[in-house]
Amino acid sequence: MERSSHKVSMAVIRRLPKYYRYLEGLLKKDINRISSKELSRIMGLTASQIRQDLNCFGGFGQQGYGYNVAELHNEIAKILGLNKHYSSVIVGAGNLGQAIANYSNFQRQGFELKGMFDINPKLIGLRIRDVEIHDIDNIEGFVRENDIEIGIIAVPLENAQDIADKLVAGGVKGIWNFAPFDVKVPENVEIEHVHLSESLYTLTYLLNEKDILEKKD
Amino acid sequence: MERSSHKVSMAVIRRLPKYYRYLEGLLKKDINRISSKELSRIMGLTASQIRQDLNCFGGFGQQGYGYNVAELHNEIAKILGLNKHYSSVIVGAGNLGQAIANYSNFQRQGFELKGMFDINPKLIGLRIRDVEIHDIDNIEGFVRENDIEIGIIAVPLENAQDIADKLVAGGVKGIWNFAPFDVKVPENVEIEHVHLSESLYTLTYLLNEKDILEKKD
DNA sequence: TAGATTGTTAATCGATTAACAATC
DNA sequence: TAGATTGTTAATCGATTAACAATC
Repeated sequence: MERSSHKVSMAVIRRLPKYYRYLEGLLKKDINRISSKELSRIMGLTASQIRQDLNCFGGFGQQGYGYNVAELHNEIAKILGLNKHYSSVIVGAGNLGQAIANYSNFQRQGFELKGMFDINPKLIGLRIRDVEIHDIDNIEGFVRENDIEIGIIAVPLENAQDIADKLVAGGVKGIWNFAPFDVKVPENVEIEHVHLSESLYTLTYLLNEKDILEKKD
Repeated sequence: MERSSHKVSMAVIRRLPKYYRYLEGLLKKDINRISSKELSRIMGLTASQIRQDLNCFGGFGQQGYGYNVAELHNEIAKILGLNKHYSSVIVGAGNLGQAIANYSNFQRQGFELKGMFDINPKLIGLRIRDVEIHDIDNIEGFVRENDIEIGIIAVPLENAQDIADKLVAGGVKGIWNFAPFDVKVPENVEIEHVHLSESLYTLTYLLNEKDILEKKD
C-alpha cells in the first residue's frame, strides 16, 4: 500500500533552509506579508519555483494575498525539524571540532552538544564551553547511554570511516561529516557531508574558468 | 565573435573537486589506471556521466585502456586552478576564522594566508600561525597593497556585506563566504558561499522526512 | 586480431518555467 | 466587485543515461 507522499527532490530540500533564512531576515525587518513574486526578487529565484517548492509540503499561501511571513517561517521550521531537540557529539576536538562546538548558530536552536571526543591525551579531560572531551575509545558506549542522535565528524580523513562506524554502532540517526571523505553509513542513517576543500576548489575553478575554456578551443 | 567555449554547467563544476579527491585516493593506493566504469562504481555515479563531465574539458582517456590516474589527476588540478598560487586574507578572527586559518588542507596547496582581520582590539596584533591579526579598518588598503586574490569572510551576518564591499574595493577576485548571508558582489568577482546551518538543517530535514511527508497526506 | 573502453550522439528523465483557472 | 496572487497543470529546458561507432 503506497503512501501518496512522493519523495521530494534533493534540489527542493536544499532550498528549504534558504527560504527559512530569508524569511528570518524578513521577520527581523518586521515584514509580515510576502508574495512569491517579491520573495523571488530578493532570493534570485523564480516565483513559479517558490510556489512549486512550497506546494510539495502544503498550501501555505492565500490567493490574492501571498504568504504570511511568520506563519511560513514557522511551517518551514517544522518541515526542517527545527521544532525538535537534538543531542549531539563532536568527534575530533582540533581546530575544526572546537570551532563547531563554539559555533553560535549551532548552540542555540535545540542542538545540544553532549560530549566531544579526541584521541589526543592532552585534550582528553578538558572542557570546551562546559562540554568535556572524552577518550575516542568511549564513543560507542557514550552515544548509546546518552541517546545521541547526531554525530559530528571532525577528524582526519584516515579515521573518518572508523569513527562513522562507531557512531552508527552506538545508534546515531544522522552524521554531519566534515572529513574530506565520503563515509558510508547504512540506509537508515542519514548523512550530510561538508567538504570544505571542494567548496574552495569550486571558487578557484571559477577564478580560472575563462582561461581553461579558451585553451580548450 | 563567439568563442566555442560553451559554459560548463554548475552541476559539472561541483563534481570536479570530487573527481580530484577520488583520484588522489587512487594515487595513494598506487592505482595508476582506471576506467570510467570502475570509477563510477567507487564514486556512486554513472560511467556515462563521468565521461560526459570530463569531455567538457578534453579527451583525457584512451579507448580500450581507460584513464591514467596520475595524468587525469593532474589535468583536473589544472582545470581547478590548483597549479596556481593564491594569496588570501581571512576577515573575522573568531573561532571559525581561526579554524580556517589552521585548516591544514588550506595551508598547503598554494593558498597563502597573508593576513587576518578583526574588530576586537584584544585580538588585533596577535598572530595565528605567524599570521598577524590586523584592524578591520585596514582591509581595503592591505588587500590592494598585497595583491590579495581571495577574501575569506568569517564575520557575523550583520557585517558580512560591508566586509565584502571592502574586499571588493581592495580588488579581490573571489570571496569565500562563511557568513549566513548571501553577500552580493559585482559580476567580475567570484563568490562561493559555505552556509553551515543550511547543511545542518538539510540533515535534520532528512531525519524527519518520513513524518513530514506522511502528515501531509 | 579480439577485447575493452573511450568520445559523442541520441533518447530519456527530471527539474524549472510558463500559463491560467480558482479564489481570497 | 475588481485586483492580486495562489495552487496546479502543461510546456520547456537542461541534465543524465543509454547506445554505439571509433579506436587503442
